[in-house]
Amino acid sequence: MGKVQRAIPQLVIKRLTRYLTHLQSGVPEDTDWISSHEIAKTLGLTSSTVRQDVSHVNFSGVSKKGYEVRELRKALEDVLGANSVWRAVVVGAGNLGRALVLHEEFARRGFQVLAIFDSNPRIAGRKVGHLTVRGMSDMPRIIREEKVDIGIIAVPAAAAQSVADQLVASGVRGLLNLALAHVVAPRGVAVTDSRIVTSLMELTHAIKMQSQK
Amino acid sequence: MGKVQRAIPQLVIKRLTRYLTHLQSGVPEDTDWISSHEIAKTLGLTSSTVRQDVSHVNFSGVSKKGYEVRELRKALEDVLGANSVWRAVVVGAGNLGRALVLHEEFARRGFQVLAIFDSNPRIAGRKVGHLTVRGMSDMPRIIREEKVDIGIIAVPAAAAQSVADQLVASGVRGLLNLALAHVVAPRGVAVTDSRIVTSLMELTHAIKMQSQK
DNA sequence: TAGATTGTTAATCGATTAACAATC
DNA sequence: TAGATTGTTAATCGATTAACAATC
Repeated sequence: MGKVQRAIPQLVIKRLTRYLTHLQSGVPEDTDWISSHEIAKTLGLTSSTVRQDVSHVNFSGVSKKGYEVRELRKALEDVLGANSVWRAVVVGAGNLGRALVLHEEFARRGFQVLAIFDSNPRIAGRKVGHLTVRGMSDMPRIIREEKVDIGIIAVPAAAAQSVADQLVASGVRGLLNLALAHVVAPRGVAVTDSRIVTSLMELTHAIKMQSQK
Repeated sequence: MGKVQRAIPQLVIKRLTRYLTHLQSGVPEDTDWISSHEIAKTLGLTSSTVRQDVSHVNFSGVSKKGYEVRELRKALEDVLGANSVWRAVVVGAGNLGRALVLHEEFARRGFQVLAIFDSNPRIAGRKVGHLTVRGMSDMPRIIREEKVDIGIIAVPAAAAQSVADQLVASGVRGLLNLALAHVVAPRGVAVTDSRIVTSLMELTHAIKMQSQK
């Protein structure tokens, strides 16, 4: 395991993920060096912001040359946990939940989906890819046995908190909440929200603004 | 259409969407009034922040009573465009794209998915719900004829910018980018990013932080 | 060496919080 | 009326940007 990290502001973390995906797939394979100015230009930031952000990472650039791409990528992967394999389960076998199980990008980025659960007994037993949908009562055992880190909540808003509580009680260390509801977890369990409908509402506001001009 | 809105900071917009979904499904049907303190408590904010945020909206509360739930909800729906119907298409008929077409939450929130496109000719022609996957060459005509507002990008990172360009050229007013790539659009076209893998990386960083203690 | 780029300090800008007068 | 809550101003806090010495 790497050295102890200081707390990094959430806004910086969000940008670091962008730097990482840019280095992973946005620059030519044979690019050895990249400057803060180049990163800033492509991502629409200032070079100052990029340098400040990178200073949070256990990594140093080189005067006159910039950052070594491979090294910066490794340092970012380390900070973000992108070089580890993470063990996840999905709760909710609706269209979204099933898509996540089948999503190739997850496996490619080190997120293994080990099980999918649904409270509806008529859905339990169905196949999703190579997984079989399990009932909720199997959750505590499977999470324990499979040493699951992350619970992904893909259920209707009304059920989200109850599912979160069950996941936490079963021992997950983090929750990804895709439901349109605020979810609370005890200290020690991280929660991140990710909701496509919310993003769409941000977008429609922006569209309304544009068309006023 | 409502009156002209001042620009509202992006962070405020994000919280306004949370207030709205809370009012829509997080409070009992028969709740008539709600205070800034109550909203703040459930969403983990300060009441000051809530009042500041609400002041951006064309709406006033009442001393001693708080905000009238129905009225505040209407005002928020107006600002966020959640009371209009938005016409969208999905590009990319992989697992994620197909799930979005089938996702009930979209229709319920006023987002109509009118078509789905894929560049792979072996996929074009397949059925996804009641839609048939179209080839990319049909896109300009369909977007024009169907008066599509929003293009949803659900393709691999390498194709994202090219898809964005085609959507913009066809006349959409906003892009929701689900691809792991930075996408640029001309002024006048709004872009919002929403990436589950990015959220997962934020989460894994948080988990790593927690376990250091 | 000269020029370019980092890392960091200080300045600016914006967002959040505290405080309180206005008000029903 | 008394008490509670808004709306708003001012203070604080944090994030971004500018500037520049250090450096290879």
